[in-house]
Amino acid sequence: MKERADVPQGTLALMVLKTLELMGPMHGYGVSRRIGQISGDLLAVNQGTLYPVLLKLEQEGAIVSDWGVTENNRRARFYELTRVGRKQLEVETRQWEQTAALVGRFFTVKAEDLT
Amino acid sequence: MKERADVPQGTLALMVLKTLELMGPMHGYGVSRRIGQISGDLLAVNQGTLYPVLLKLEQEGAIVSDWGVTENNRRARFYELTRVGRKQLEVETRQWEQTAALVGRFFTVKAEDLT
DNA sequence: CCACCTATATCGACCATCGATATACTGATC
DNA sequence: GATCAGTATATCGATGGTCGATATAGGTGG
Repeated sequence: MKERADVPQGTLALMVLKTLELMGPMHGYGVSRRIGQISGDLLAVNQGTLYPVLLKLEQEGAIVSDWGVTENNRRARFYELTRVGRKQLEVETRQWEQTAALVGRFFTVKAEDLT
Repeated sequence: MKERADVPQGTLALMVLKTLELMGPMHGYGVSRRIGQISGDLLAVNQGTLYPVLLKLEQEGAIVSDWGVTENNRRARFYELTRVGRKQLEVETRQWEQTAALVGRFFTVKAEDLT
């Protein structure tokens, strides 16, 4: 029973958008499985987090949804990236990279570099 | 008037611990300036965030503090890493690296890699 | 003496995420 | 044909980290 970590703060919307970009239109449950899979089963998305995020992204206009039927013949809501969503994905990607670079700087900086 | 970004969620404790490791014992105000400096003046630490974090770290035993006088002859509380704090720094560093690797995977993965 | 910088501190608010809980339908197993 | 596991959506209260505003006080330089 391996324990899977929580999603790091502030990265879930980014991962959802990226997953939709990668895979095309998907339903929420599928997105959460994909995220688990891409992470090498290292993280699990809480359902109580996922659906509010999808709702919020839709309200922002980043994604649109409509009801459909899965390959398993189950009713599900399919989400698709909009042009706004692609733009937002770009922005959030850049922000993440800056954040990562910033934190990384703390690991490489030496005391002598600082006055 | 350049605007500085907020500290990314979940990274402040790590940056505080790392700064104390780098610089040795420091007071809170100094820590916040260092963080700003190391980030290339790209981020600013909110005082209303910093002191609660220091308090929490002290309660966890990661740091200890005592009152002293700065080189400017001002009263200040100096914080120092404990052995527990060094351990915690190691753990949080590893966690951050894993997080960064995980998020990074979303940018390199291709649809064909996924079944 | 006044303005600015240093320095610590608290408070309410906000927002992302968690954990628990509920519902319903499908396919497989006994 | 009953039961169970897996699929799928959804809501709710709680938690935790950070923000923004606010308060206090002492030292330094103009």
